[in-house]
Amino acid sequence: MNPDQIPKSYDAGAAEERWYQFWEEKQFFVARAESTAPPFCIVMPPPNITGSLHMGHALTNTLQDIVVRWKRMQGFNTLWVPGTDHAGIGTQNVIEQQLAREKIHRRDLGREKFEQRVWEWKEKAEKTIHHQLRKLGYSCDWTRVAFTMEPRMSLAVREVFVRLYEEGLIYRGEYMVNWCPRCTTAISDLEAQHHAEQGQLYYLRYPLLDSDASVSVATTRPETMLGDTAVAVHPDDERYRDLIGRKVVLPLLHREIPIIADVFVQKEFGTGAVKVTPAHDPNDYQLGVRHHLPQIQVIDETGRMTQHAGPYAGLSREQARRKVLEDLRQQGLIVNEEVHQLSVPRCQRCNTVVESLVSTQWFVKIAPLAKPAIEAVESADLRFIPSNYEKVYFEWMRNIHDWCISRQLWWGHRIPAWYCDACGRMLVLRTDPERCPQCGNLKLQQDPDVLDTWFSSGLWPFSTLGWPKKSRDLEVFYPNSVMMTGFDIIFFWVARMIMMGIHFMHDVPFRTVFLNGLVRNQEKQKMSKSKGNAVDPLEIIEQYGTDAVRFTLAAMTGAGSDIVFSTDRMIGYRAFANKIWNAARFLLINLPENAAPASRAEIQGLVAQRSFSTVNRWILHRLNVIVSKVNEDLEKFRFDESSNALYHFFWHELCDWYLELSKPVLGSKSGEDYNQTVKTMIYSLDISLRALHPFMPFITEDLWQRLPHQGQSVAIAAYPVADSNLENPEADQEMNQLIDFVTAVRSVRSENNLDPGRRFPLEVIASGDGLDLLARYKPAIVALAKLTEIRVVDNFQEDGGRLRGFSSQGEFSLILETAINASAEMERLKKEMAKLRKEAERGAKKLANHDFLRKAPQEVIDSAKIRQVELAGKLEKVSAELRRLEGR
RNA sequence: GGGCGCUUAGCUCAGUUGGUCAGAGCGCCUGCCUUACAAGCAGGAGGUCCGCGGUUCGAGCCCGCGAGCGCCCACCA
Repeated sequence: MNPDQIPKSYDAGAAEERWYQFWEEKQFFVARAESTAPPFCIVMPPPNITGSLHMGHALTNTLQDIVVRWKRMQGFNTLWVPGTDHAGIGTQNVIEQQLAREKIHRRDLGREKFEQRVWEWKEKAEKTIHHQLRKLGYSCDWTRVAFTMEPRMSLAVREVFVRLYEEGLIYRGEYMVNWCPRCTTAISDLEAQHHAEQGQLYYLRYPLLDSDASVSVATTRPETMLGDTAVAVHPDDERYRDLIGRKVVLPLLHREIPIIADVFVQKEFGTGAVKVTPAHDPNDYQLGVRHHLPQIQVIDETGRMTQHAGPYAGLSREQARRKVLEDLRQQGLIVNEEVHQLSVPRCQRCNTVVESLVSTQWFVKIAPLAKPAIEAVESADLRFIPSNYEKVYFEWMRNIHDWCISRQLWWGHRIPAWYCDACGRMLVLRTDPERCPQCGNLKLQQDPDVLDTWFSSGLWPFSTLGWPKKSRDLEVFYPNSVMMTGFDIIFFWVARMIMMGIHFMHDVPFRTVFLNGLVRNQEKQKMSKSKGNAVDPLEIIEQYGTDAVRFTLAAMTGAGSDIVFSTDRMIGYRAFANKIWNAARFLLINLPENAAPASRAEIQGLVAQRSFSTVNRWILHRLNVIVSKVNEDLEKFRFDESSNALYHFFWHELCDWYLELSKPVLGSKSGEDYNQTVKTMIYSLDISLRALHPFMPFITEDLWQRLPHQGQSVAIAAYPVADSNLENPEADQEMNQLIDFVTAVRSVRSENNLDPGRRFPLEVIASGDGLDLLARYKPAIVALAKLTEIRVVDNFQEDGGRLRGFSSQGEFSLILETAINASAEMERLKKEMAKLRKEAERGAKKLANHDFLRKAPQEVIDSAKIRQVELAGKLEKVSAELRRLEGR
């Protein structure tokens, strides 16, 4: 091929464009439930409704795509379940988040405008996401599934809700819940995020009834005192023993409240007496229930003070706090204030301080669901990778609280419960009822609440496959093979999928959970939009190309560690893409007209021929070692190991040595070795590209299509399997000796700053293996070490223009025309000697140790001895050369 | 308050069962535009493996203590 026909450097954008076109034409990634191939199914967390794709998504999605492509190439029947549950996987949260950001409330919009708004976001988001995923090199058609998901999901949600209700695992009741006054909805424990904040601890004085004495209580939330219905002390507390059963007068409101005793109170904290606000504190709520205290709600669902707050009614929580403090201070009822570190719960969506309120909500009794989910992980039915997340999982699951699933929001799956206006009966049903079965009343009101966004998400692994119907998909693809996601949603989503999956499908939802780390920026901070330090993956892709970005993400995904986003790495792997491009270019340029593809059978045939060169045998050997390593590593989700192995092989073995060694052969243009080498080279590149394909889909597909390849395949063909017939340790050893020798000569040249382009003659003293090596690879060594000729001699002539060097294969002497810089060379040799001596001393000490000789395994001792002999030989040669230089 | 994790070259990190494991990439230094590639080629310098003890013939690796950093969970005013 004419070199001008293929560009000199890799243009990522152009290759991507070619690929998109190709991809549009052939819809080749379609799962087939009917297939008899082994199934491989992966559930995918879809990007959210705002359509923003952050680096974390890019990471998870890239790793998923790598695994899916790899499995697909291996012949698995891959189903990649993508798409969106319009109410699930955080969608609800994102809507409220967005509204909070714009500082509007859904009530301001009204139902109609609100829904319109959401659909607008959704539509826009879907387009954006589609575009983004294509850019990322996604091999699944996201949109096709997205639009078919919703009805299935609703059906599944109802079925699950009704069944859990009938089993007594869902109940409705009045309890204290976390409440967000901005979103005006109940939220689950998980959604209330605790932050350490600096606050004040106020000591308030409550006067005793009919006495001049008083009791001091400590609080961080003075405004809640308006709702106090008791003061509690520890029953064993000497200080307060006499006061139990007496009453205090609540300041400001002048309400008489009792002093009660409860072991919950800690004698050591504050004053040892605590104010009790059953309507606004979870602990006080429990206390109130135990002691039958009245609940007085002084804060309403929007965070304002109720009429029970008397003169403070109508104020916001914050205003009320200031006013209460002011009034108390005026009346001399604040005894003390101190700075206090406290943990403040805030709403995950809008960061508003969460209020504790008593209200009627729906709950899932979670412990019975958690038990088998714990057992599944204990028995390794389901594994976490990295496994230390199992501890985190256990910790949470064993201390799990009932899950509040109702939300007073407008977006989500409606709770399938109806209330009869006439008789008050509650119905929980799969289908909308027409009349009350008890009294026949036609007026039934559906519960206005919707379900927690994670409720429907928890059904993902089976609802997407057609459940509750008995679908073929379900049969084939459940349990899914693997769940890949960031660890931040392990409780929100993963744990719930496991519980729901086991409960309804009687089997785990997936066998493996792979959790990737967080993406951090160069300052090691968590990348987040709110911090403004997020990097847009699309911009990065624009800059470096998808292949480089994907490869970087894979290469940096170690076992369970976070990723520090690094532009340097990106640049490095962009260079790698260019290297791949140019290696292929080299082959294409040197290929004879009408070169045929190299089949596996043909290669097997070549290997059987005696004339087949060791160099060719070697690269086939290495290729197979690498392929099996990559396969093993990907099986263990070691993306870093597999990508690095490929990188090193392609660049430093295939390009640096194989292609270089083959250049002289290609130059000959004909003959047996030529034909064999061309075949081997096509084959090596073919296999390398396939092995790289999951990581770098665009460039590999593009180049593979240009190379002679088998059949009319629509896409890069099957993933290579390791072929043990092609492995050849002898060839490997021989090549290592060659590489050793050439490197030794180059090292001497370079150390003495010889022009890399200049050629010099070389004399060598060698015997045995070394002699054999020289005989076989003379032309290769001459080419690679830039020599004019190699002469085998018995001893070297002594003159000023010689540089001596050593390799395991023999001693050599480079003949220069001019005198060498003897002092510099001596310096180098001295350094070398010091290093060798140090190692030899260490070894000698080891071998002199009787305990070592007695207790260490024989092979360890043997290798230490062999090493010692090698060192002695080397030392001898270096010191001889040093003496020679000194002697002149 | 509990739990988990991290500390290895200037930077970012590998190092799987304790014995050629002191490594990679980037950066740096030296010499080169050698006809696939300067997004390149060849060579090189760099480390008390956080500190202190212990186990062991032998310790980045196992154990204990300490220092620094990070994360998650938690209804104690």
